[in-house]
Amino acid sequence: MPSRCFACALLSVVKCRESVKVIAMDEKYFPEKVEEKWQQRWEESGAFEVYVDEAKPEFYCLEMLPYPSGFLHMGHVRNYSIGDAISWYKRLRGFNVIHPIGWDSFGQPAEQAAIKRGVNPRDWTEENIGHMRGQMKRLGISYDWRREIAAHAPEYYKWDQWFFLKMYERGLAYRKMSQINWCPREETVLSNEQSSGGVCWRCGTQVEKRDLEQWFLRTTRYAQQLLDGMKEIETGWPERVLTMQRNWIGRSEGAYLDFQIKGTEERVRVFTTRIDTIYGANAIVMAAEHTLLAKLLENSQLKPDVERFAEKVRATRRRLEPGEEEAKEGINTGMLAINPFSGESIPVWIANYVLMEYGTGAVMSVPAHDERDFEFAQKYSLPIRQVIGRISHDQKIVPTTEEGGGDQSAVMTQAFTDYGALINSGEWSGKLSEDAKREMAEFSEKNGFGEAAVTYRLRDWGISRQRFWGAPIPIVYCQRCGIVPVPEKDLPVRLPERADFTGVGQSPLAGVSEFVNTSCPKCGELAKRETDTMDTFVDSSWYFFRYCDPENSQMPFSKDAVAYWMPVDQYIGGIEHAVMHLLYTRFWTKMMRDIGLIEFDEPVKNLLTQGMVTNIVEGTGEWKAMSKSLGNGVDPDEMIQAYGSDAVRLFVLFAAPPENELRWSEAGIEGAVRFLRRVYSFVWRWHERLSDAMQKGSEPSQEEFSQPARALRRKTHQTVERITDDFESLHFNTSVAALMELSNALYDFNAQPVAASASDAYAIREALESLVLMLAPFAPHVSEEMWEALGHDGGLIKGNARWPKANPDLARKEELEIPVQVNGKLRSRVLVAPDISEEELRTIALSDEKVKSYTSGHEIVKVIVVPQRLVNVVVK
RNA sequence: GCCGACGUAGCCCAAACUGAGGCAGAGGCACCAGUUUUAGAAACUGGCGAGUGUGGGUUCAACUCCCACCGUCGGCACCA
Repeated sequence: MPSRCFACALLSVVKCRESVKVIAMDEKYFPEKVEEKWQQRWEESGAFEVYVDEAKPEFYCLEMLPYPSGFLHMGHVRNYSIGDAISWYKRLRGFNVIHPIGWDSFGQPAEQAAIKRGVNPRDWTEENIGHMRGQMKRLGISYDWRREIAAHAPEYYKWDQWFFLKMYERGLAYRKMSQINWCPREETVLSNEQSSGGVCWRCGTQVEKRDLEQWFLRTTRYAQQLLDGMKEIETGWPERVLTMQRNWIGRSEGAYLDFQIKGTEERVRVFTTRIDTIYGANAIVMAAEHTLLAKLLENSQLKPDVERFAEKVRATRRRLEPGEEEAKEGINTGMLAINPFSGESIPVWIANYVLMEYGTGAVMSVPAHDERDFEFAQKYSLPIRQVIGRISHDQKIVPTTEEGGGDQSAVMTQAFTDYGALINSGEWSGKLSEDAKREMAEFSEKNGFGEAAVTYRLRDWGISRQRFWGAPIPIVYCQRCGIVPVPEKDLPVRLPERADFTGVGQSPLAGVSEFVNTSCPKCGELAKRETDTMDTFVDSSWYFFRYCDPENSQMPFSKDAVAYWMPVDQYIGGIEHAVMHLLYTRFWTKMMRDIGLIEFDEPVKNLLTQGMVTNIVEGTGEWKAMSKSLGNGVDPDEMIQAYGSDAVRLFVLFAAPPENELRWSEAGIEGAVRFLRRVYSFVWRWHERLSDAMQKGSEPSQEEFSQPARALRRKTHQTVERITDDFESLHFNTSVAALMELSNALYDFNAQPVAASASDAYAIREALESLVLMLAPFAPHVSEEMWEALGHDGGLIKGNARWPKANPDLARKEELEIPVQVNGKLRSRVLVAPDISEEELRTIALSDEKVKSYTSGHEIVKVIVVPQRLVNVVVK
């Protein structure tokens, strides 16, 4: 389309004098000026504001929302540069792209600032947001700013509370006294996910166990669905994230079995994944915290000893270093349990290696086939009976006497944990483990002493936090009515303006009497509010749904808006959220589906986990993640000021594949600027001639192009193919390399703007416009500037610029260089037409002089011809 | 200890490790030389480089497949 001058409607923007300012382009590249100009243009034209439009395909590009700490760091810059590149690419491909941003603005640093410096958390937070928003705008990220949200806004956290009530109604939110993970440094509770490995996810402090009354969300109800749902996202998520989630959920198939305690009516239930080994059970081992213990010991003479031991175990467990393993210790309770399969009586022990939190808190000990039980049996000289035999030769050989059901403890040196065939197992002997597991579970169920069972490692999500700066849990405690949910119409339960931030003990809200004291929504009597607030991971579990409809005051979001935009097509963030945030948000999605808000199961189709940005630590030579304490941080603002946002972003995308660590290098940025400058000055040299050539719309015929012009066109179309592929697989670094190649090809093309033939100018314009368009996702400001200089009005977005299309015919090589090997060693190359037949290629290769010099005097045994690829001559 | 990922020029990274074995180099940084400059920087021009962590095997042919080992990183860690 030739463009017309706005002022005089002359077809050529170059010839019209009024329009000279439209295409005004500085001779030199001044990033600051270009970036300011286009940021302003974008804002004025609403370039990135999008609406539901059923006629257009939508694309949801999402970056993990930042915590407003006050300053962007390079990790943010990397995150947003990736997201912006994808957004621009999809827009140029004709998609209706939603690209929003917001703030994870509840959380403890704001409260820490309040404790330390007496500032109001809200003021602190909002000031930080203001500063960081400015930084993002200077980066020129293409957000639809009208959709910005902040977790600490009552209009937002109202809906956290609303969801809580919906879950409470459905029994998905509940309160219980439980042993929780307590971070002594932050003085608050942590969820299981947040205390993984026994340390606080944020400060690394070793967590303690405490008994506290807490609110939980029943994530375990969705354990199986969270597992099953992975099939749907398998292709779009990194394998290791799925593996981590799978491990975390920890599904385990096995069976429950009840062991009668001799002389009582009590039964102890165990969970086992190896019911096939039950004939080898030599004891029942219970956790020290087991609830049946007290009752069973009532009449036992050993009661004081056993209780003393149990208390000791509980005490040491509490102060155990993370990752540290205690030596196995146990005590015989003197009681006997009856093996429901064999009828045999076996002792009941208490031991420190059995955990109350997993399974049933009791296990059957089978030392011959379980390493832990083996170790335990060795220590206490318990008998060891082998009941599984080796069935294949690659299974490890464990020395045994291989006969009878006798004690093997003198012979076996380790447990045999593989599956095999049952031996010494009564009527079950001879069966394979796999079959026995199924059949024995069925048998136990039929006879009323057990059943097949599945357990999960996943625990319910504890969301109570003893904190001020979070969404209040909308619950009231009434003397008369008990736990009463706040009615929906009274939401939000607002945080008070101020509170005393002592930094110790209970939530600061407990000290704000006008907050705590309220009336019961049911009976109207005086009542007290819940003073804990919600884990901030609640806010981030559904924020990207809210972006679709951020102003809605009736509902968290409209079903229609979400149905159009969601699920997220591309999510980009750090690997550190692989389990916590990404598991919670999947849970939340399934919950929202079940309350009828949405109709899909998985919130995120494709996930990209970006690598860290590292910098050398002065004096050590080590590359570490940028941080204040190490003094190796780099301020994005300084970089933008020195090199421009475009160069910073280009470098960040070019320096490494997105999943890899990115090593910061100032020299690398300089390289990026140099490249932009090269492209820019090329456009400068040619823009008058090329925007003039716009009048000549039609493509010259193939014969009109010179040989070099055809080569340039080939390069152009090949590059378009490559970069389009790279984008689909998110290989930004190789895209940039390809752009540099194309730019080099342009420089190598020998033509002068004034003297160039029409066909040469056409080839150059094609190459240059493609280059500029494909550069836009990496360096949008300067690309806009160059696009305009090449004679296009309205900007890339509002002017409806489209990603270039590759013509495969033009991209195809006219000649192929085929390597010829002799005995696998490269000896020559021959030039042939791409469509050459196998037979011809073979003949040409064999008659090649260099090849001949290696084959003469030898017998040709074989000639391998790989069409389009190579020829290998095998000689003797 | 268990599970997973990864090892290519001085460095970051390519080459279909993706369902398929087929010329190890696209690009950048650094380095060297030249042009320009009072000098430096910048810019431009031209150069420099590894046989793919190690050792075996399969094959006409292995970065690619198989086996063993070494190293780095990450996750889990008494989960029955």
